[in-house]
Amino acid sequence: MEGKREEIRKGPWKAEEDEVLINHVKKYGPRDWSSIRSKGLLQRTGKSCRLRWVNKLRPNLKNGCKFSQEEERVVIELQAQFGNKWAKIATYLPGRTDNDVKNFWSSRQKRLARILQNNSTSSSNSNSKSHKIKREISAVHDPPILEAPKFSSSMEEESSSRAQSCSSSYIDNCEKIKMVALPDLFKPKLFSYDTNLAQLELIPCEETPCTECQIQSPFLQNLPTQPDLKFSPESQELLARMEDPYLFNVFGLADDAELSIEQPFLDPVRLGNEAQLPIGPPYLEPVRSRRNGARDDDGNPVTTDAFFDDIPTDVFDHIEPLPGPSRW
DNA sequence: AAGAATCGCAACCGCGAGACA
DNA sequence: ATGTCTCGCGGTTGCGATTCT
Repeated sequence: MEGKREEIRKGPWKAEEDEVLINHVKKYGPRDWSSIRSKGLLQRTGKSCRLRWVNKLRPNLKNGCKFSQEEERVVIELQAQFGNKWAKIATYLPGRTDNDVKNFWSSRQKRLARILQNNSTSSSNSNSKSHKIKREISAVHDPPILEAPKFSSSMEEESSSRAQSCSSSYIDNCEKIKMVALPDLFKPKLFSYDTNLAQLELIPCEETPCTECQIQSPFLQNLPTQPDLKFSPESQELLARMEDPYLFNVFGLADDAELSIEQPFLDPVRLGNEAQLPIGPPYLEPVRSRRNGARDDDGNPVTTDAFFDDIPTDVFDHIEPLPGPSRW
């Protein structure tokens, strides 16, 4: 008996392994992953090879580059639309993998959860923690100019410079992108895009993402209205928290002239120099109120107040950290 | 300066779907 | 019809880097 099977390697990939994998893909294309091991090229499972290719070695990936403002918006929009279909969402983000999107989303969830959790505790035992939160929020409120690379669609160029990620050839081509302030994510601006994705001519970027469809995509520029945009329970929960003035106290925004607590969401949303979109309470209403009719269980019109009236006010002081989106 | 907390990312795991013998 | 294999996806974990106290 052989007894001793070839051991399967796990863990971080070496440059030599990458090279072997790239050569295999060049020869046979991104398939037959299991044959890589059966041919003795690598001691990796086909699964592992595929993952490595998809997440790190594939052409035109934006390895090591933060999500741009537009990418963030797209993810948020599409997540609301599709749920945790990361692979699907990733097809709308050139250079991003499902893993990227997944990681981005979970980081964001954790961050929001922590902010909310800190808010509920710090509203009573104030300052030491809220200092940190304030800093955190101000950091995202005055976002740095991040550098995002332009990408060539040339596979050869890409594969030769890949291992350097954003560090050399990519970074050389970086263009500056102004990041949006995170509090914008809380404001209805985020939802004002009113995306009816079903009506959009979205062209998923498959294996070979095009730079053109990244920022310039009609989806990003001119999003039509979507009367049926739904909020996930967590989004609604988060929006509900927006009613809590302590939230903005904690964020250090309560006295911000631009962010009036009295009417934090009633002001028209400003989109750069573009026309202002009238964003009002409808965008904060629960899903049921936004579906034609918007009636409550008794057949009465539902208003935002009516919705929140159903909920004991102190409920928001004990909100658990946001659960994983898997429940949606 | 050091330890703690948090972040960001890479990789693995389990499951389901589809292809194929 | 059924079992096996492969692939793809979503969830989770581990760990180094960074930031905070």
